[in-house]
Amino acid sequence: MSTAAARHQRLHSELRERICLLDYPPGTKLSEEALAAEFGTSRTPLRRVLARLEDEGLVESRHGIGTLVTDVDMALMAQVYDLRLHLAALAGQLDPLPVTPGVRAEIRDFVTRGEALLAAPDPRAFAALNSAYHRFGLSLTGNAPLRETAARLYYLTARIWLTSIPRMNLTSECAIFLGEMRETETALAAGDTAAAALIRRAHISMSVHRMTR
Amino acid sequence: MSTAAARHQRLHSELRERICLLDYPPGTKLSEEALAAEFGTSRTPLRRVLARLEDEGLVESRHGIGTLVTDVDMALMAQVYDLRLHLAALAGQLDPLPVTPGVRAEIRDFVTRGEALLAAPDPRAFAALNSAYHRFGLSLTGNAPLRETAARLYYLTARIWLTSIPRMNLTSECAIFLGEMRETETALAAGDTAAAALIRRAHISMSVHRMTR
DNA sequence: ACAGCCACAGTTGTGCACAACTGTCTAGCT
DNA sequence: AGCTAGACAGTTGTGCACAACTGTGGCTGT
Repeated sequence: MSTAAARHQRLHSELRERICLLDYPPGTKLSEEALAAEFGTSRTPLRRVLARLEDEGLVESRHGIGTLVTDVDMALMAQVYDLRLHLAALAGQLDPLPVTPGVRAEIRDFVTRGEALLAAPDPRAFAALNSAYHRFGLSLTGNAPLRETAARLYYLTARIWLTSIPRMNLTSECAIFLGEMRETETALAAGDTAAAALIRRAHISMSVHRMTR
Repeated sequence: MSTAAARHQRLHSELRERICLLDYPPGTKLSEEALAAEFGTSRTPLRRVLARLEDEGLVESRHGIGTLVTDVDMALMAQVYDLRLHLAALAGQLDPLPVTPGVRAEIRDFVTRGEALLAAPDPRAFAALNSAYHRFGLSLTGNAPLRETAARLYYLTARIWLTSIPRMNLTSECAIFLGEMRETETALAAGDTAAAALIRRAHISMSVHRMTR
């Protein structure tokens, strides 16, 4: 049963990932016709996906020109980061979910994947793991609007890291990331989701500090 | 010069207002064809507006059924209010804008309109003034993502007050509202936007408390 | 040589016809 | 009478053709 809504979600996630992983760098012209052909539909359903991406600030459609991937406005992104910091901390205060054995298994798995990443550093793999880890952090709160809002803002800033990493030390970043996950594992082992959220907030803050230096 | 984007904004605002003022109560079936005829377009541009409203959680389109105004889920709304409380306080911390003479004139005007409302209490006029006052409160921060996020969440909960007012004391609510605006005027006269934001947060909290009693 | 204009290719936006889907009502059978 | 199947009206979803718009490149007149 492949409903229209399901396909919409699929295409939206796919295009969003391509944009955030810089498969479509800022300024790329997305052809409605080409994408429609690739996904085996007509322009109509695809246009709805692009409209949503435009509402989310990831693309911009101009009549007669094309649909362009937005460029990363650092002044705006600084504001988004400011907001994300507070939302990250809120994830531990608003409706914190109990730490189940399943959650503990998840964070253990993340630590394992982080160790693998540190053994073989790779920007794209880092970005992918970071994205998954972000979703995991959000899963610790039962507040649905907070989850959606934080996710929306995350995808706005997701591209910055990949553009900054050439000027940074990749191995060092992987080690720091692994350290954050280990700290979080400790916090969650004690059932302290609020502490886990504060760890996340601290690391987002420090990450911004390293990127903008 | 009436571009497509401008019309999209116009129709979006118009329909959102009709939903939030309960001109379209929850469960109302919005006919794409009828609305398209009313606004003098075809279904195509109108469908994009409805799609955006659906992404914002105000309507829900079902194939073969219709596009229905969502009902107000109190469990979800409680979560939205939790989040809104913190965002209201953040408006005074993140990029607080200087209190210009223009701002002082605005809040003075709001107090005047509040006095007029108290003299002739009316639910719809209250809701309209509250909406305008909410936008004013957001204008005190320079953080654009915070403004957009708070606005989005506001419109999600805007309908609750109108549905609760029959069980409340309208005149009392008007008096409390006027009191909040006067307090805010004092805070802004002192140039203290952070205090203004905290006043707003406190009143949102107390308002929720009165509604859910 | 240069400036201005026009035709054109390429893109998004719009309108319309039809497909897909859902709930209801009715006719017919048991 | 009750039940089932099928036609039907009404709605959203899709595909396609065309309108509207933009930038470019060449052509022409001076």
